[in-house]
This record gives sequence, C-alpha cells and structure tokens, in this order.
Amino acid sequence: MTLKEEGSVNLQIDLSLKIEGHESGGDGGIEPHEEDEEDAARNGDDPSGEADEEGRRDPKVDRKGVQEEVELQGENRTMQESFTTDELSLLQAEMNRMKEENNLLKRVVERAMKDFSDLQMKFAAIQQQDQRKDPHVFLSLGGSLQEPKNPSSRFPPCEEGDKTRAEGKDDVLGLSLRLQAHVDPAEGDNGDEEEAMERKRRELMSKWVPRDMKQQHPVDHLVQAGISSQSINPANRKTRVSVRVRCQGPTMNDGCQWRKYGQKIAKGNPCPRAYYRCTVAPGCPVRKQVQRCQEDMSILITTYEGTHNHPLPVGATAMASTTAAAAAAANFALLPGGSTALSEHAADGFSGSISQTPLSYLRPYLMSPSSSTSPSSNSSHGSSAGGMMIDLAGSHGRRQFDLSMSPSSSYATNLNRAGSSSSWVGSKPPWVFEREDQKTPLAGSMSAMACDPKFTAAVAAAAISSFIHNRNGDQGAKSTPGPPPLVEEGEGAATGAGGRWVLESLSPSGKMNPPRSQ
DNA sequence: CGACTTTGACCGGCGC
DNA sequence: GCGCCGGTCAAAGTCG
Repeated sequence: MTLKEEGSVNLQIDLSLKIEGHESGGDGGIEPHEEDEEDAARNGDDPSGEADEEGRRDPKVDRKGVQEEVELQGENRTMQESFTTDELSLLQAEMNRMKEENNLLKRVVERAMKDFSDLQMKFAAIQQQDQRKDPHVFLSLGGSLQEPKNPSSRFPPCEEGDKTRAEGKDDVLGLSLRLQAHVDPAEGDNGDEEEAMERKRRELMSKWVPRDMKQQHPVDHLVQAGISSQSINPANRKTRVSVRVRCQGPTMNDGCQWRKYGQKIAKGNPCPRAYYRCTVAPGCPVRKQVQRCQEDMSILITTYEGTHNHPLPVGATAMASTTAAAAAAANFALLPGGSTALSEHAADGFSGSISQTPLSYLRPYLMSPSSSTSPSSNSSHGSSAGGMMIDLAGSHGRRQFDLSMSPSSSYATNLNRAGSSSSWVGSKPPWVFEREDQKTPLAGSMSAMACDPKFTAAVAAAAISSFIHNRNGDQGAKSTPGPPPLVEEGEGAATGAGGRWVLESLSPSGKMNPPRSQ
C-alpha cells in the first residue's frame, strides 16, 4: 500500500469518527465523543455537533448577555439550524464518499484474500503433484489486480501496473497472487484446474523462460538488477551468485569488505572485469567479480563465489534481515508446507538475521530435485531446459536498484537512503528471480508486487547470503560457526546440484538482459 | 607505514 | 600440442 493510500485510509477513519458522532446508525458503529456530549448538554437545546462548535466558540459571552441572548435566541436558532442543515448535508456527502472508498478498499482486501486462498489451494494440489512427479512449477505473485490478459506480454502484471499508474490510478490498491504448476503433459490429467494452469503456464513459460534461458535476445531485455547462482564447476562444486544491479559506483555495497586482487578484460565485453576477495575475515574464500554490462554501462554485474567462513558484517546482516519476503516467497513456492511457510518465514526473516537463519529461506531452491545426471556447466545456460523463476515484477522500469558503493556506508545505510531518496525511481521494483536448473525440468516463476525499496534490495541480499552460505556449505560448514550447511540438512541432490539462479529486474524500457554465463 | 590498487606475468582448463 | 581465455599472483605504485 502506498503512502497515499495509507493516508486516505487514515483520513477515512478520522472522518468517520466525526461523522458517526452525528449519526447513530452509521455502519461504523462508532460512538460519539464524550466531549461532544458534554457540549451538547451544556448548550441544552442543540443536539447537533455544529451547535457544539457554536457553544464552544464563546460560552462566556453567552453567559454575560443572557437576556439579550434570550431575545435573539429564536433568530440564532434559525440561523444555527440553517448552518446545521448545510453542514449536515456536506458531512453526509463526505460520509458517503468515504463509504464508497471504504467499500472499494474492502473489495480490494477481499480480493487479495480470495486470491491468497486460491493460491493456497492450488499450491497444495501442486505440492502433491510435486511429490509424485517432477513438475515445472510456476508461481507468480503479480502486482496487478487482474490476471494478465495478454500472454504475449512478457511481464503482464508489471505492464498492467505501469498502465494503471500512467493513468493516474495510484489510489487503486491491488495485489494478486497466482500460482501455476506445470506437470509434464504426458503424465496424466489433474482436472480442469490443472489443465488451465498448465495452459497458462505453457503460455507464460514460452514467453518468459526461453527468452532468458536461451539468450535469444540478449539486448531485448535490459536488466537493472539480477541475481544468478550456478554450480558452474562440476569438479569443485563452487557456487556462483551473480547480481546485476544498476549502480553508479564502482561496485555494489553488499556489506562486506573486499580487496581487489586483479582486473582483466574478458572476451565479449570491453569493460574490464575486476576481481575482489573478501577481507572481512582472514582466509575467507569468498571472491567476487565485478563487471559492467556491455549493453548498459550503468548495470553492474557482480558474481560472488564461495562461502564466507565468518558471520556477515552488520551492514550485510541488517540488509539481509529484510530479505525474508523474497526468501519466504521462494520458500512458499516449494516448501512442502508452503501454505503456511510464507508467513512463518516472513516473520522469521523480518525479525531475524540472515546470518542466523539464511538457510531456511532458500532451502527449497537448493533442495529442488536434481535427479538428472546430465553434465552441467556454466556454458550450458543456453540449453537449460527448465528453471526456477521468481518474478517480483511489480512494475518494471519504475524503480532503479541503486546500490552505489560507499566505502563508509553499510548496506543498511544504502537501504535507508534508497527508501527515502530518488534512488528508487518509481514506486514498485521490478524483479525476476529465476533458477535455471540445468539438470531437471523443474521450472517455476513467482512475481510479487514489492512496494518497499528495502524489499528489492533484500532480495539480492537473501540470494547472495543464502547461496554463499548454502551452496558451498560443504566448504564452509565445518569452519563456519553459522548455521549448518544446506547440504547437510537437505537432500543429497543439493550437493553440487547444477542449478542456475537469476534474479533480474527490468529497465525502464522493460527490457531485460539474459544472465551472462560464467 | 600499512592498506589498497594497478598491472603485467603466470598458470591451468578447454577446445581445436 | 597449441592457442585462447579466465583466473590468480605478486611486484610496483598510490593513498591516507
């Protein structure tokens, strides 16, 4: 809900309090203030609130000239009644307007609740299928009231939201959740609902996934921010988390301290690639590569590799603590108890620290079935058959993900700044969070309207922290005092599972770059 | 003076 | 085996 909408809600509540003081039969059922009752009793014959105001204006004058007042009382009463009638009509009109707004908001909330309920039901069915089969999962939380009418639109909810805002309808609050599951068409029927979901999933997947995963149009979709993680090296099972952000600084401030140890011109990109090593703790194996996007120099591509052998710094932790929404949404997509996991994990994440509870949030991704044994490599991105995609595209292109490096500032500082400054252009951040699993046909997508700028930044932190902690858990678990590695908690398939994750957001032009293979 | 950056050299993997 | 390429090392330079 935007500030404007919040304000209108508050305004409505205040007005209803006043109005209900005059009308006993309002649907709000709010009793009049005692103060008003006292005024009314003091002035005796004026039951209306307007007379209260009159009585409050100059009670002493009334007492001094009692006789004069008695003479003029009839005339005053006529005038007061006239005022009262006028103001009553105005207040009634205002009240009616507020009632309409209230009804509108009620409908919005009801719709959101209904969507959420539907989502839960659908997800439960999908979850059962997941356990039997190896399905593609498509979970989308769109930032629009309506389902995308135009499947050809790559991000229908986003464009819908843009259109709405462009028409000046910011006061319309909308949140819709969509969950779609894809089951292999050859694997039997699951009812009309599943079939409809399957059709929609195929439509969207045909528009969403292949373009990214097959890199058909590298320039078509310009990226503002994104995260991709992959087990690029089957030999050492090292995980990479790639983040793409629109950043003016030389590097993205992720809360950690980095020391540059090399720079190189990589083939295919004239922009030099810088190599950094984590210096928060001696011997920390985590490294990152930073490179400007060739298509858009304002986009910074940061690739993290390895597992921190130390707790995350405060900046990163504070920032990551807000990551619960995205991570919990991810959890919601795949956790067996998904219907309840969302709220639970969201609550955990918002009150906790990613350094303390990072594993649970993205565990579902890491535990995604990876049964296939086909060899994977980083270069196989283009041939990825499936993937996990979480689209938090409220309205792409409305906000920029600015995490400019500030040597003295923490990530949290950036987040605070982002929340109150023009760093976030627009009102809703565009994100696409996807996993490209090169081994399995698991595919999914989730989109959500993320209204809080912290939310979007948190998404990046969640993925980074979780993957750095988890995907190399076999390296860092034994030396890290933090949470146990995922691979020890989850399934064996999580170890070294060849997956590729991408968190992307869209540029103002609505374009998005495909993830750059490493 | 210590920490950090720059930059050329070196090494290993991979494809031909 | 050779060349290309990505990644790393380490000496020199820079900065506070």
